[in-house]
Amino acid sequence: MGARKRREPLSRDRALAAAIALVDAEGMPALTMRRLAADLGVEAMSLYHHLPGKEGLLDGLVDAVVAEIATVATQAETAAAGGDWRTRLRLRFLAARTVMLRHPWAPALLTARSTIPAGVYGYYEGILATLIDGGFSYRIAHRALHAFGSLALGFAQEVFQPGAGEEVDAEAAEAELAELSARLPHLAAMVAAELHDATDPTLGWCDSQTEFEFTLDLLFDGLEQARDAAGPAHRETPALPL
Amino acid sequence: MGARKRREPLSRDRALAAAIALVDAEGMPALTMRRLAADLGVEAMSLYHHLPGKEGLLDGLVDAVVAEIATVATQAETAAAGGDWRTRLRLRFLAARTVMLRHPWAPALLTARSTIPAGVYGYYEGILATLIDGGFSYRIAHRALHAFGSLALGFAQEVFQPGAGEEVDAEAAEAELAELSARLPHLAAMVAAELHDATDPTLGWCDSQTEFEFTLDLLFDGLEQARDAAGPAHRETPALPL
DNA sequence: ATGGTTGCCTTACGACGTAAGGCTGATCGC
DNA sequence: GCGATCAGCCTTACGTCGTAAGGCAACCAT
Repeated sequence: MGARKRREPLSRDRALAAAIALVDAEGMPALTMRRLAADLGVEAMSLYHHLPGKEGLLDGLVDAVVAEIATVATQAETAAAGGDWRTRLRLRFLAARTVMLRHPWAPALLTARSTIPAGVYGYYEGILATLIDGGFSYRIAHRALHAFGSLALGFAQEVFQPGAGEEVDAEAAEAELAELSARLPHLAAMVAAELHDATDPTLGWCDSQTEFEFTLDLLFDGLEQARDAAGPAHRETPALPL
Repeated sequence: MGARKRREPLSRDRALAAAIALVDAEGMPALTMRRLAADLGVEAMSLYHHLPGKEGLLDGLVDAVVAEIATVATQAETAAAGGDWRTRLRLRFLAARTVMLRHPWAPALLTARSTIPAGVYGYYEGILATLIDGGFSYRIAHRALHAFGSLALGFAQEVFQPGAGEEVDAEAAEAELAELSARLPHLAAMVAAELHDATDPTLGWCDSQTEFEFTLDLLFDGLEQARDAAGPAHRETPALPL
């Protein structure tokens, strides 16, 4: 094919792409400078000619994920241009969520970073535009952004997910449940009630997708009330550029 | 005083307390086995006689924080026993928040842990009890727990807080704002609008306490609707032990 | 050819978590 | 009183991490 004399010269983008591939495949702890370099057929120190250290590498990962979210989200929203603000935001957030499901390491990384990734400003701008277009004041829109929290980035309480650990021992589980119902009666009752009419028990009794959407609707309903209570700024006039 | 012949024998609790003090004072990265041992007047390897490694140490920190939250939260709630579910939960969550403000490292640590700390079960039991007492079905209560998310543990989007970095250069900030309003008009407008009538501009224009409570009320309002829409299970009968 | 520039490698250092085993002083049976 | 037992602490050492400093070899325009 192409007469590539030596090997590809190893750019920042190539390094970042390899890093994402590595982390997707083997998880965050596998990402070390030496390992990443090895995957690129290169020595560790060579990475420092293209990346400002490991922290910079992680920043790059975050930026990449945020960019992916921004892209997917605007695609999703433009697909429903002209719709009301709820469905437009809903599509945005669900799109963001698909990105996070593709990169399970992303939420933890996002929340761990102390500096705010540059890309989120642009992303939030889009959300804000939708809210303003939906008749929200800047004040309420501002609070809405805070209320959405990590939902806007596509994750909410992936925190404390069981991980790939520990098999289920039916016998032990039953004994544990009995002990549970004595010490924590409401929790046990809830588990029992939810287990009883779970449509898909194989998925575990917490369907995070359902929870995600439930929270979404909860916030949307509350916001709609807040908007209407605060005096109408301007009604749903579908006449804004973006 | 007491005739303590040699030094205190260094227990798990003493180690954990020292670790919390260390992290409170100097932040998470300062917590290394060697440093913690030094603070205790001991050699690093001695810690392994009382702690199952660093991961175990972090688990201990998490458990301690959760325990502190559970204690403070139940205190807060019993202070308002007999009140309606909203104010009781509100007090719980605000109490949890004070704990998190005392330990700024806690949210990041909590969300980073992959296994769910044992103590939260008991804590969630209390929340659930309040919800059931408030007339919620187990189904809605379950979803409510998910909806609260990290709010129940006292944090919501402390994520991306600026940290102690970078001074504010007034001149550069103005230029940046101008560039901002061109590229991100809605965001700039929001910042301008919120800055304009900020009651306490010194705190930065995002008052996280206000945002926290706003989100709380948003969820409460939405949940109340959801409860009443789902058919009344049993009305606010203030007659439950806890 | 040649001198500079670019891109990668080699070597090395300090900090980390922790495995393996040695020393010491308190406790207890006799 | 005294030697055995043993928990509690220390010493040493290994492998892995991020990365600072400098060397070498291939490329380019001249």
